[in-house]
Amino acid sequence: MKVSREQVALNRERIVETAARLFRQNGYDGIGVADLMKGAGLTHGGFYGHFASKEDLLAEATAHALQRSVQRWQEKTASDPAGGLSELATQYLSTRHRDHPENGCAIAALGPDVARLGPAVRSAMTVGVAGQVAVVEKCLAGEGGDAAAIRQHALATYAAMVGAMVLARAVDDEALSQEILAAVRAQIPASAPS
Amino acid sequence: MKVSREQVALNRERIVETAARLFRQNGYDGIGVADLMKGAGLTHGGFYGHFASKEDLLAEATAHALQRSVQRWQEKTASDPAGGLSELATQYLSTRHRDHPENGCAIAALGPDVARLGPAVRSAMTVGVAGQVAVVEKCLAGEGGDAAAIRQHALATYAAMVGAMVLARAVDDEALSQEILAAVRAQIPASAPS
DNA sequence: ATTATCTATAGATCTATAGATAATGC
DNA sequence: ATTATCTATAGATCTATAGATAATGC
Repeated sequence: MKVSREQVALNRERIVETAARLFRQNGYDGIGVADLMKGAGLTHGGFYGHFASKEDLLAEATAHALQRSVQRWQEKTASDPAGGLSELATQYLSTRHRDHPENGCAIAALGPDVARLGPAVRSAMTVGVAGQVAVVEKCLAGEGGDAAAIRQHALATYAAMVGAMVLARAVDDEALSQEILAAVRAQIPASAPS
Repeated sequence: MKVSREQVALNRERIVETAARLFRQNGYDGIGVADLMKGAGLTHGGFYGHFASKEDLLAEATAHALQRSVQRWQEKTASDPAGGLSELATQYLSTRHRDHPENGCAIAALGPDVARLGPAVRSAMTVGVAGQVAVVEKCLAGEGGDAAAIRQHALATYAAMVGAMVLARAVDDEALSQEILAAVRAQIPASAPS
């Protein structure tokens, strides 16, 4: 049942993408290796030819998901930083994002899990977070103030977005959930209505 | 091995308190019923005399932890709302809180887990979040502005605190972690230095 | 011949339950 | 007699590995 060198690379990529989706949906402990492989259309035993461990896969999946996200954020804000940030925040703080963690922000879906795991996973998360913060920082550069104040503002803004998503998902009250998202959206400079 | 009626109540309370600590430390799926009971000094099989299920225990543990937290927040801010908020934020955004999730904020430690669980757990979390937000709202009432603006400010502030803690714990870079905590602390009105 | 994936399984968990035990409280 | 906790276990998971299979790539 050997497959071509090319197919091996495709299979590996599909495992990573499937894992990025299923980990965000179910949490790290909420999905097993067998189901991850089934999701990628492969069998359980083949897993350990691609990855050293389940945690190793989460590190790759986290890096993959965040890298794509940072790239989208960069593209969205490249031409119009201030307007781009507003658009980005509106999308991040939407009920669509809230209701689809499997395609959403990795830190909002897996933050506490990552905090308990090893250096490979945490390092991947750190690179991603730094990347997202850098985009927000660049967008806020036009707001005036010195570099330190801008960076501080960017960090606080990013933290508010992540916290709002964690809260909006955990809370069992649709009105409160939407109120949280809207409150943070209103604090972003020149933020568009949802 | 029957124990007195009084001892039963004490045992139950000890299970809830142990669970509140161990769930925050290890995540919902990261600790089993056997170890929770061992932590409370009891055996595995006795669990189901006290609770219908593991999830039922998390609902109680969440309610318990948040109720205590809300009460402490209320006491801390009762006499001096503005100064109390500053003190409260400084404690929340400390490295001590970051490094001890087992005694800390339930939403920062268990948010994504709760989002995936049933109505009993999510309802307990909702009550707790609403309580914390209400305290912040009361503290910000003196800042001026209409009630809607104050509430919006309180929700955004609370979200930033929660997000900062999730980020500070997940990130593998001590400098960045502290920078995130400090950035949010700096945004709280009249915030004291850590 | 090499090797990616397969089937099968070891060994360790997990939640939940059944029935035994022994001390309380009528 | 009642009942809270105990021991023991059912049945279902989990991660990781061993060895078989079969198609690629030399």
